[in-house]
Amino acid sequence: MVPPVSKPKVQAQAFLASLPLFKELAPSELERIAAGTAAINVPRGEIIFNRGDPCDGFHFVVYGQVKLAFISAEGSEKVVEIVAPGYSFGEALMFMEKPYILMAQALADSMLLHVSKNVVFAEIERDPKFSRKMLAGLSRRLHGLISDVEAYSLQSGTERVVGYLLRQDAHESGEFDRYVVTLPTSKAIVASRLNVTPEHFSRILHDLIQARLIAVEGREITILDPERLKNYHG
Amino acid sequence: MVPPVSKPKVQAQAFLASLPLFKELAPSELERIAAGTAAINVPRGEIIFNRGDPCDGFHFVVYGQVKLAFISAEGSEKVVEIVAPGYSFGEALMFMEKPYILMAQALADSMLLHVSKNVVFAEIERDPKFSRKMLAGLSRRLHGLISDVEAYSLQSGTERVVGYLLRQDAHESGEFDRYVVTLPTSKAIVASRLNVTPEHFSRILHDLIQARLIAVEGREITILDPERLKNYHG
DNA sequence: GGCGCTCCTTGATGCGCATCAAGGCTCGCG
DNA sequence: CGCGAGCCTTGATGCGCATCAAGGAGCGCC
Repeated sequence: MVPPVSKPKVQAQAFLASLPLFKELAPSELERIAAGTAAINVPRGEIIFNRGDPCDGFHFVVYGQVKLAFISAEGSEKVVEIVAPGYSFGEALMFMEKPYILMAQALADSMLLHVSKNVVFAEIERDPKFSRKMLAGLSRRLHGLISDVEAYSLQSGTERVVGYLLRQDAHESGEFDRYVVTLPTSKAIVASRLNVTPEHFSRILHDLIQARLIAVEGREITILDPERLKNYHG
Repeated sequence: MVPPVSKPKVQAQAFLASLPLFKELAPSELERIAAGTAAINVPRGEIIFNRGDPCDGFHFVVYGQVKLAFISAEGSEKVVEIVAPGYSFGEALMFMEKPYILMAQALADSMLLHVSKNVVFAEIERDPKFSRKMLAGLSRRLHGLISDVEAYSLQSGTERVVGYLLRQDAHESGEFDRYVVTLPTSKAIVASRLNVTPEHFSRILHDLIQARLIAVEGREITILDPERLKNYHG
């Protein structure tokens, strides 16, 4: 749970400087931030924190991949988010006096930066622009979560899968006419993220293939007919 | 959508001063905030904003009650939150350049305060403590939403209802031994908030009554056996 | 008082999706 | 090459919950 190692300070600082959140900071401030951050190397499968662990900062993914999930009383697990390089997680809890309610686990060998609470709070004290960015970040997160709630409560499994595919498609290439989506991780985990069982996910893809809307090859999904796909409802 | 009237400025300012968010502000600052806020009177049933409307501030409920919901393509509706007096809504969107994704509707004749974006941003510029409170507020919201996602994805309808009843119970009286919960609004709306149909909600309550765990009389629900209720799983 | 309104309940039916249980497929490793 | 471990698919079955369709039950209003 606590950083095992922290190697090249300089590299970390360079990475921080490249993040939208820390852009435009004076070198001296950046240095203070860097002083409060630690690089953490996490092997695939390792738990970064568990529900109930205390929180004293937030994490950035430099490379690798992290999943956020909660685990039910009966042991089943629900993936809330799959965090890609360049993204952060765990900010929200920093501002509350509460322990984590989710667990975070590395899906691949990863390098994270852990920025401690203190330096964040200090920076808020000092720079309103930084506050604005923090607020914008949390807002974005909130927005995404509301969309998830919407998707869970009034879309079918198929609609969620379709929505996900189209979203990924749009992100990957600024344009809408690149038709290959690569799943970020195993189908089972993507399925959980979309709140369906692996079995059901498999069947949904099967149906989409039958309908000649997509083609699947491993984690590569080719979208054959985006227009019809958008209007497909099962 | 835009405030019809704004009457007693003084009263509004007094109310603002009583809110955690604005507590500890200097009178001069409070005045600036007050200058950017408008009182809005909304009759029961009126829509405060719709999905797609632009957002230029956030709202406080002085008295009355507001529901936040989204509406599916087919017209069905899902209640995300029931906002009680003293609480606010719509902050998150202020910090993003996006229109509302939810609609807000008054469930009772209500009085709201609308605090405009500008004064909030100005205050962030000026007072880091204010930023901290804003951040804490958003974090709390985020936390709640994650709990909702958890409840939707790995609890049954019955478990959600039970959880809701126990939560209300705890809130209403600082202690755990006051056993009457009053639903804040109609059963149908509470049901939607809990992501079940009114019919299903009714049946769940019926079962809980059968099991001698609760008694229901209109919107008054008496919890007969909190301990057993907590461990009831359908 | 009776009429219509809103809100809630109850019953019958069926769909969406989970669950359980076997297989395939692929890839690494002895 | 063969064997096992992950990962994914496919099939059979059934449960949770929505949906559709009628009633009550309280309540204001003519």
